[in-house]
Amino acid sequence: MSLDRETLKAIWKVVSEIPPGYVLAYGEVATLAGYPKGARMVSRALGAAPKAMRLPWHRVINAQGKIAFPKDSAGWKKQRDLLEREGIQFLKGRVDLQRYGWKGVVDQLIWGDEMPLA
DNA sequence: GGGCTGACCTACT
DNA sequence: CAGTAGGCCAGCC
Repeated sequence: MSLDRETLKAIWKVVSEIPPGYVLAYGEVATLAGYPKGARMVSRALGAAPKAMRLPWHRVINAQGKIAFPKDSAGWKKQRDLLEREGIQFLKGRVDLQRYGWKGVVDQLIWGDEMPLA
């Protein structure tokens, strides 16, 4: 499989569907786009996204709830700023996926558990 | 083709 | 919770 136009489109679509204030892990984006093992392709797809489409790339983080960039890089600070601007709080340098994870929210809605978010 | 790299992930120590 | 190891897959020598 390669990053052809269709693949990129599928990944970009998933990312663009993430509502403000929520995040999704690379692996989950890959799965929803139809590539369960394609987590690494997602990172490439994000980097290949045209700046003009204003893709919410900052809502994509790794499965550990952490930003994928080195914490001392410019990209790291920028992503964190964008996320906090949407109301996402960082605890110990990490995002609480149970609370801000988009898929997690869907699951909670389905299973109807006690969910902390409004 | 062969080998290395990476905005990754899971499992184990 | 931090580090390590193995697995994955596409891109670039």
